[in-house]
Amino acid sequence: MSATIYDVAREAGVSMATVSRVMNDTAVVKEETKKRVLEAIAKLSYRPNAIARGLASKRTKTIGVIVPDVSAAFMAELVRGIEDIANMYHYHIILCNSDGQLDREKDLVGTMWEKQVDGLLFMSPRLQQEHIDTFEEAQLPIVLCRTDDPEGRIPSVNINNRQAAIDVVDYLVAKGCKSIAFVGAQNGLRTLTDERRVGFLQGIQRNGIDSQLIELPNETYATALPILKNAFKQGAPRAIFTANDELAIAAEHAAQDASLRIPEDIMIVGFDNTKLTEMSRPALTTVTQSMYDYGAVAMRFLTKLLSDEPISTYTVVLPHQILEKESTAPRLIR
Amino acid sequence: MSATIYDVAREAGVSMATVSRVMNDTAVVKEETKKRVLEAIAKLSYRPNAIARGLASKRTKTIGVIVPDVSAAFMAELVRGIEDIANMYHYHIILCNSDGQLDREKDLVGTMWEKQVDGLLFMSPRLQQEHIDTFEEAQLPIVLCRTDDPEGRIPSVNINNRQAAIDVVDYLVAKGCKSIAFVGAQNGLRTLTDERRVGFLQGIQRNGIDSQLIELPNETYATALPILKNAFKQGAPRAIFTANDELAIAAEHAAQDASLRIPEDIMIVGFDNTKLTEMSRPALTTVTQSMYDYGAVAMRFLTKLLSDEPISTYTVVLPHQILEKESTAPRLIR
DNA sequence: CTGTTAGCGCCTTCAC
DNA sequence: GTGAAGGCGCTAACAG
Repeated sequence: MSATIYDVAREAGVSMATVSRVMNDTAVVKEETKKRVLEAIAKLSYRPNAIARGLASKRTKTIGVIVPDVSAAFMAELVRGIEDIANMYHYHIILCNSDGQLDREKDLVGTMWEKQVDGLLFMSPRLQQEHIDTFEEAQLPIVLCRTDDPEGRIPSVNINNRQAAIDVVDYLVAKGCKSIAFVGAQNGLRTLTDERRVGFLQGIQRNGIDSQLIELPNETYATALPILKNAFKQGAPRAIFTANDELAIAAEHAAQDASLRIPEDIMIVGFDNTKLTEMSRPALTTVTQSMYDYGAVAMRFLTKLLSDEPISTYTVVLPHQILEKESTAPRLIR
Repeated sequence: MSATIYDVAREAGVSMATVSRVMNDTAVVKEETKKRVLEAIAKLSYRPNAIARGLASKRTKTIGVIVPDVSAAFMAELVRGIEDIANMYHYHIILCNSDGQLDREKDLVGTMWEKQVDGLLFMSPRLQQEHIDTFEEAQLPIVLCRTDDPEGRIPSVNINNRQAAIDVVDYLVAKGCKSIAFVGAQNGLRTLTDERRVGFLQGIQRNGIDSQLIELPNETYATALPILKNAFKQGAPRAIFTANDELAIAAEHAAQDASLRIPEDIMIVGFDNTKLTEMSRPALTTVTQSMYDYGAVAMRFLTKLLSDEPISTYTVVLPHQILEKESTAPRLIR
């Protein structure tokens, strides 16, 4: 068993209260006794027990992070952003995967409450009323990240997915595309993809060009590839806009299999700006800022909430932009 | 403020000890009183405070996971494997990134101790004596994952990287390759890459063929690409074996830029079997089982340690295998 | 089967 | 500036 605050107090010849004070810098302690305490701490290599501290202070310095699936490339980057900022503010994160299942998400919020996390960072493909109810019940500071509450009841950091999709259409039209297909999963729920699809359709309508919707059962590379290959057999559109980068890579491969040149015959635009966009051939034009920044901003937002720093808005809308790479631009000389 | 165990006890007309008993199923309680307690719990929507429980029981049901960087694709998959199994055994994970820096790693072990984690899953590119010392000091059940302790002092789950590399050389030789290059970072420390390099060299020697070592300052796609392109200018080997999948993709692209056909002109073999291998063109031949399984096995191992289940060996060596895909085999018809 | 009683290790008023 | 004392919410003997 290791040293407790009492051991340190005895060693330093002071009371435990004083030890607590120097540990937490919570009141002025005479320089000399402070020194004695510090020496005792070092001598016993004392480490405060965070659990006991949590019980007494009701603050655990840990925040819960609920994501659908870390193993998705962009989620991992996002989590890294969260962790870096958390670390900067001396928080730790408990990471949970929900697979986007409502039951599990609700359960996790409860479990995180049990663990007495100081706050919650929540990501989900779609937010339903039940989520909101669960959040309210939990009475925890919560920030949604890359997850939209249309009513703006919950603090969130997000980009304007609809507008971003419109911008992509405009961008492709400016590039001379007269027909554009949108690729994403259709599941009847309000998802990020739906937001993007809506924007896409708005953009199409505004520009008065041809469009096509390619619906997927899910948004993975493996699922998308055969479906896209098949779609291209009956004539490919001039451009493809996918709901995320992974799908865009599937589109690239499907196009290549159909002997279509990128970007000469078909342009491709992804979404999320993950590392994948740099590791694909041709490099992928994509939308928005890095997932890392996304997570970082969300975590910073939460720390503000937790320390009662003034907040200007509870619905942070991150700027988005289109990063032009090879899949829509003349090939660079290699 | 939410309900405590006292509130439930009062509501059910029993003592808090009984409530605790039904919560933890730690002793037989009469069916009827149990029912009353359960009703009280439901009525007050009582949730036990895990922190208080942790303080009293000295077990927090959380384990610390220290990784170099979750945002690396394979690490994310590995972490997912860990989390799934952790969840299965009702553990939660605190995830920390160390960037492979010794100081930070040591510090994190200490902080995890403060948080009273029940155990630690530790990943690092290289293990030094200082790590061992830190672990011993912490007195925590620890399992190394994808990290080797050559002396076998710390429980670990790993593959035989050296043998795997030998197997790759044999495999490529059987394919008719007379010259093979190894690509990886050289940093003077004992790393996974070094293990693989050693195996590579042994294989080369045994087969008596030509070899080349291409040393990188780090193991990222962006770093590798230009270096490999340059290397290929002065004549490419018949095969490339890289320390990980990401580098293998760089090799593919470098080869393609040099107008080399894969696998006709040059074969490429990666390492780790990440999702990337399926998302590359040509699909990448790679070594070992999935990172997900890796994490899952390691976590399961830790749960055994934590529950004193019998353990046959403290050094779990996972079987490895070569998964042949397009980068070393005739192209499949698409 | 159930209740009583100590703590777990620390924070936090209060007095001094 | 420092000490004493009372919790935080729960588990775990120990009685009954």
